[in-house]
Amino acid sequence: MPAPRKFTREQLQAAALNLVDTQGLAGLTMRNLATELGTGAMTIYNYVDGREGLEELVAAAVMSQARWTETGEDWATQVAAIAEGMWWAVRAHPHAIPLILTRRSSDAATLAPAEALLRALSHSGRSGRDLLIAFRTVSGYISGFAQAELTSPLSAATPEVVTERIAALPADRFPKLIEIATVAADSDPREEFRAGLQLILAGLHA
Amino acid sequence: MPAPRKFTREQLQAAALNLVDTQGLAGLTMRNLATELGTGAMTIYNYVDGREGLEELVAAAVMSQARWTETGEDWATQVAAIAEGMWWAVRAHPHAIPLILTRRSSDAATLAPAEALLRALSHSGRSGRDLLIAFRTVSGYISGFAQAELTSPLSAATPEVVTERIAALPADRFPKLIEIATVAADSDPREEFRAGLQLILAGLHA
DNA sequence: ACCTGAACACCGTTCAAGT
DNA sequence: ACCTGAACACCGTTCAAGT
Repeated sequence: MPAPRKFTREQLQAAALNLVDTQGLAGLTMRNLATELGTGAMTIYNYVDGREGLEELVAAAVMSQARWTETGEDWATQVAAIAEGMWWAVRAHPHAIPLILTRRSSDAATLAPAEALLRALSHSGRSGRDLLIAFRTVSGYISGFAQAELTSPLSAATPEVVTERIAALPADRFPKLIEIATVAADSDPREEFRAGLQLILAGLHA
Repeated sequence: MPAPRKFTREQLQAAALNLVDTQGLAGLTMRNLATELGTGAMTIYNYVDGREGLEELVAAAVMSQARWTETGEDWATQVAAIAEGMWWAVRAHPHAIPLILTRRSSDAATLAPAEALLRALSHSGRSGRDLLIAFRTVSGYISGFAQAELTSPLSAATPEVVTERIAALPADRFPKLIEIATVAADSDPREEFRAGLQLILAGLHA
């Protein structure tokens, strides 16, 4: 993909992400994006490597928006800050989550949060294999949590649907599932995210 | 979806999963599945609620294959057994992972592993909100790890591609990423999965 | 009640022609 | 070097007609 002229990569990212946010994943189409930008569909191919490249573009657009503050405190606090920043960015674009879970681009803006997370984790004294494991655990938790919030059996567009779906389950076979479903119905996702992360950080301290 | 006659749901699941395993996600098509079964495309609609229902069918097929043994030991050992069983099932069908991450059906066979995991976790003495958080953390870890193995910046079809992609990064901006990439190149995924899970279990013990 | 072919409104992408 | 329309080979799905 050579450097093109009619649009910038940022323009493409913004238009594509806007398409996903407003019309859902089904709205992300070569033709749709092209007309949004006022060109023919084939023009997009000058900026992006086919459909897959288009999806990577959106995923990168989301991840590059992750923000956090350098706390200067202990490594665990810093890890929590970065993790929450990444999660928050993902959460702001729910329709894009399947792309973020599935495609992963390797441009600098996308990798920056990962590197920051690694650096913070390395201040726990880990390196090599231990650092890799710690990293996989935390970043797995971030995307896993985002995905769970979106598509777990406990989540849906409306709480009514959840209650209804859970009520349809045979109560004798799924008692625990029903128990936590009622708890999940009115819980604060941010509090939950933090609490789960603290669990992992406690494990990292041990 | 009323009960149909020409095929069973299991036949549909097997054929659809086989399609995904052999041809990848792009091979999962109404028309493809139909000709595989020797019918017209429209017949599939008697068994499944559109394209989305077809994807749920595949996700359910994978998750229902999770197996584990009742250890009878402490709750942490049991949690680890179930978690590893779920991860192993997912891992056996790499092409289906995007569907598992994205679609979630609520039939009994799919929910059984989740309920088992909840029961094991409840033996740590947790219930209500604490149980919910523990569950989200562990199941987030499972799918997050599976996804990371498939699509992280550190993974690719061949190790050469990873090394090449990492080598393309500016070494001064991403030192830690480069460090763990070389470690990840020759590591045993199963050992890694277990080690990360132990991290979480340690946190659950605290 | 289930099955199914034809037809419709879309896709991504190749190709060839433009500047 | 970048742009772009026409054309091709696909999709999912509606509809109407079958049994």
